[in-house]
Amino acid sequence: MEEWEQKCLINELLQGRELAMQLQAHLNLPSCNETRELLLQQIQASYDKALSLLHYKATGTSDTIDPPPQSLPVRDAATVQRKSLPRWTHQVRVGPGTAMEGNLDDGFSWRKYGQKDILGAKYPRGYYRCTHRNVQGCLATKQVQRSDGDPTIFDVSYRGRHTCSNNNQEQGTSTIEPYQQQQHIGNQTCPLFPNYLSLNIKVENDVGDGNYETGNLSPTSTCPNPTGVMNNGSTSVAIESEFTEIIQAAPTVGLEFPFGNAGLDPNFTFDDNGFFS
DNA sequence: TTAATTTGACCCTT
DNA sequence: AAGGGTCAAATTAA
Repeated sequence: MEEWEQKCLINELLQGRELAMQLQAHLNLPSCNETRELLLQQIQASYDKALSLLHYKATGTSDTIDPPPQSLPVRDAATVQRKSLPRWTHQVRVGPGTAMEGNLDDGFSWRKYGQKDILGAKYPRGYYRCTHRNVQGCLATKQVQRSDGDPTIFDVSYRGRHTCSNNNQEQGTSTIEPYQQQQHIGNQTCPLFPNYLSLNIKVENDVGDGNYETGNLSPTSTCPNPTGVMNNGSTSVAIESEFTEIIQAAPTVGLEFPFGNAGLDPNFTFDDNGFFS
């Protein structure tokens, strides 16, 4: 069992390393912000998994995984878990005539599970979750809502990171392979949101009561709202992370560190080096 | 037949 | 109590 964990750990680290290299490659391509962000997400997910493995080893007493502290009712546990997921929002503008939500393909496979009319909003909000939720326990969800001001703009709000392997094409190995392949197709810039005219990501730190059980992990509140520097004139980014409890649910899911954990590196800022540009 | 979407009801949070 | 988010049965698509 120990050996298995170690393999997992190494695997995650290797994957993180490979993803970092991919990211480096993408830094030289001026076109695709979204790919980079996704790579970043994947890197963070790898670190998160690796860390959770270590955390488990560090805190778990010799015999078993810490049992859930007190058997929360299923519903409560789900709620708590939901709360702990990081959240960030994109504003997506699509080309005229192509403005269908279905075109907002970000490389993941989503399954719609609800739609709701929102008070004061002209258009309903669509609720999507990862197709692999049941199979792989992937908790990523997103909400898509068309802006009532400008119907070509969609607010896409993501919650939770993908823990699935996202192998849409049944060809596992590298989880980001599909993106790379698409990238080479023509000069259509961003493969993830081909219809983009602009992309707008918001970052907030909705830290609420701010009781970080993660101790010295500081949220990236120091991150100045990176208004700026995206190539085609768009804008402000807002990633909202919710630091709440850390859940030890399924071991495979493990800790979900919020997006803002990039703040672990004191030298890292979102607006530095035109990170998103 | 299976998978995805639709949609009203229900639950949770504010 | 109101509004937002999720569930799940019914419906539609592949």
